Amino acid sequence: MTGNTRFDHDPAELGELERSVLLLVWRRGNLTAEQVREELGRPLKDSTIRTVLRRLEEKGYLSHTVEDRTFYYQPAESRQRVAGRAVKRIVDWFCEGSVEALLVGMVDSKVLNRGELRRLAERIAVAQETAGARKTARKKEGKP
Amino acid sequence: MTGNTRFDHDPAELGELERSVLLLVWRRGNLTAEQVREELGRPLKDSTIRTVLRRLEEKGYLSHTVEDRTFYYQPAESRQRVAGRAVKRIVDWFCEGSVEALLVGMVDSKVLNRGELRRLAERIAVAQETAGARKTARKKEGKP
DNA sequence: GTCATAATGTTACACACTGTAGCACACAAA
DNA sequence: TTTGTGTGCTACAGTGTGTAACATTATGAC
Repeated sequence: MTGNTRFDHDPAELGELERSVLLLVWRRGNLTAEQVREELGRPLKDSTIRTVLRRLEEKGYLSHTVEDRTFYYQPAESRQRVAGRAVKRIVDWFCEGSVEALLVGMVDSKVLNRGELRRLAERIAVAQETAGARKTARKKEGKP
Repeated sequence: MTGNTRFDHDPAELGELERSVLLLVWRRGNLTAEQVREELGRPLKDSTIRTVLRRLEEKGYLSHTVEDRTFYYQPAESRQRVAGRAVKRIVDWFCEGSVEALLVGMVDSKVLNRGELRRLAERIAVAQETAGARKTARKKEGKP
């Protein structure tokens, strides 16, 4: 089966601290709880950080490896994939599945202005090539 | 000032029932609590519906007018605008503000396939014209 | 072998939000 | 003045997040 069903948490429902931690791991990758705590720059106990990391792993956003009894956390999915899923939900809920309607809405609510929209249209082709290239590359090295 | 700051709730954080009710009002517009209750087709007390409607109004999604002591609820913002803002959050949180990155992510996470992406690129121009036309039309009849 | 140290495991609790609803109150019609 | 029909107010259980204390285990020094 291909249906990667194990993951169906909505990233928009993450708490603020969870989001911060997740972003940090996405940015730096392979962090210990202690490192996360330091980098976060907030006065939190390490047990707090560890709880958050564990919950993020339970929800499927992170995974960890163990080295010398120490947990190293890595992202389980790319930021962009997660974002893509999050947007899909929004499109399904609020735009009846139409991505175009969404883009119109983004212009409407000033998320995008018309100029950006046009540039976006021009660059989509490029993004496409890039995505295609990456996919091909991954295939070549046998890493799905 | 232009900054419509009164509204900063994240629509992705709405509960399921809230979402259903909001969608209903978006679809039908100008509904009473009782009408919502009927259309919803779920065995809920009217006080439940009224609570949800009130909360949606507090959050800024709905407004109401009174006619003969009866509340009629209307959307306070279009579906698409709300969706647009929701997506903006996601882009800010997970894509560091890059809508392009988001689109790549959407292809990556299979929200869009490449074909759709290309068609989308083609149609963005159209959406643009349409949005422009609508904006112009609204201006002409003095309705911002 | 015991002790200190550094990890993780387990459990808890307050707070906020959502689903759900009961009950009191007001006003219009009969 | 009674009876609907609507709204106003309040409540409560369940769940999720932020936050943390305390227990347990493994490792290396002595």
